[in-house]
Amino acid sequence: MKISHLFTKTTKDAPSDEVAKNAQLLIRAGFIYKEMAGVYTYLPLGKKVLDNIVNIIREEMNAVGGNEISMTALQNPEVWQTSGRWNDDVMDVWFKTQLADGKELGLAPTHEEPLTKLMKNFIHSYKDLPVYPYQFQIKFRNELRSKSGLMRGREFWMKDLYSFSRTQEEHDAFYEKISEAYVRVFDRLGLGENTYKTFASGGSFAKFSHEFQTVSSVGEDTIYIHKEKRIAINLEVYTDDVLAELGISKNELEEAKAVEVGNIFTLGTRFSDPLDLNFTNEEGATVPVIMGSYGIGPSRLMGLIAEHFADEKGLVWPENVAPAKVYLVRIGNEDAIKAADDLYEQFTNAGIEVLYDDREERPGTKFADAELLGIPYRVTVSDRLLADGKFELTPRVSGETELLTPTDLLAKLI
RNA sequence: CGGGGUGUGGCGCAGUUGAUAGCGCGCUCGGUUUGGGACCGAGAGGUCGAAGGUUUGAGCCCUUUCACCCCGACCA
Repeated sequence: MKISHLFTKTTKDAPSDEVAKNAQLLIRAGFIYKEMAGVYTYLPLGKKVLDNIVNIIREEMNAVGGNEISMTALQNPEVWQTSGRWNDDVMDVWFKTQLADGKELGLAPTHEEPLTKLMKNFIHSYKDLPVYPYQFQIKFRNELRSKSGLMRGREFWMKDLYSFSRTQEEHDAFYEKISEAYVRVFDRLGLGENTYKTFASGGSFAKFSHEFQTVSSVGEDTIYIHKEKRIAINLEVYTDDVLAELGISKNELEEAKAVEVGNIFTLGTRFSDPLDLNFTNEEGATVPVIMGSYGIGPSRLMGLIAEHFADEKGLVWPENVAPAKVYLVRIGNEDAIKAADDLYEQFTNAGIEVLYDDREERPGTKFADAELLGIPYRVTVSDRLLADGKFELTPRVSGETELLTPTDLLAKLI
């Protein structure tokens, strides 16, 4: 994309109504726009980052047999009343609204109920199982207090996958499989090092659920990390009994603040029982489907990545999620314009995403924007360099500039 | 929802004992610049969050209200 086609602009000043670093940087760099507290619009570059995160998750979900769908945000209360979760005392984050005739509707905070009901149309026999529908959806949660920019919004993107299995054994095997998929997701997002599979409270059908917690100073959760085993224990289940059960002693653990970036949860028959999602097994008996739910928050991840990978100059996107791989800075007139245009075309033809700064701005402005936007590689084309037949390559992470011939440059980036 | 704080051009801010608003960034025009957010000159842009009140007079005082931020409680 050419910067001249990009309608967003960068600013030097951070908005005064944001304190969270992720929100300040993302707004300054023009990735997001704040509509109201906890509600953000994704602008072109932000949309690109979000899509990149979503695509990584999508690939990994498909790899474990996921079927992508897209459910409705508007919810009929009936199915929620059946499960008991329409009641505000049970689920206190509902946004409720109504039809013109006064009938109540809800905006989905999660999708267990409607999906369970939907699956009744397709699950009848053991031959129909197991299945793993999932979606990327905006969830609505009426949080008492939204905070920390994209980290806790009232409207946020979520990947929610649900497993429908025949037996507990089948469920457990998938639970393990998707747990491994989550590890791959966080690795690919650049968060693997700092992300721990964490024991958390499990509800009525399992002793534990598991959260994926990324260590961060802005975290809201407290976890106890076992570095060698690459696991952690959430404060909420940090008891002597649990430690004994896991065979871990307190002195092996380190306390840390962390952000919950994903969770996996055994639901058992919590929803299949009340909603009558049953199937006929090989013996001809009617039995309830065993379910699980598996969430990842792409928008929260975007906020966390922005927060985590940043320096005094701005954002520093990992290559896999960056809105472009290369920020092409053009300095100079005819020769530079021609050379930069050519380079832009070569990158584009090779499938490399480039933000081409074709504006009539001074070099300092372009460099500052390249850094604020956090594009992994800056390539500079200038009259001065062209005289020597060289281009300049500056990785965002190191900031160290290297002079390369066109051939070497392309070989390095393509 | 409890506590604290903040609302003034698009953004960041100043505004004294009450006298009808100013600075920086950005924007427009002209000129000079051109490898680290340039400089000079000339401009445009504000019913001071909203409503009510006190006063000869309110950005400033009082009341109500809305929004936003932070801490806490609660939560992907």
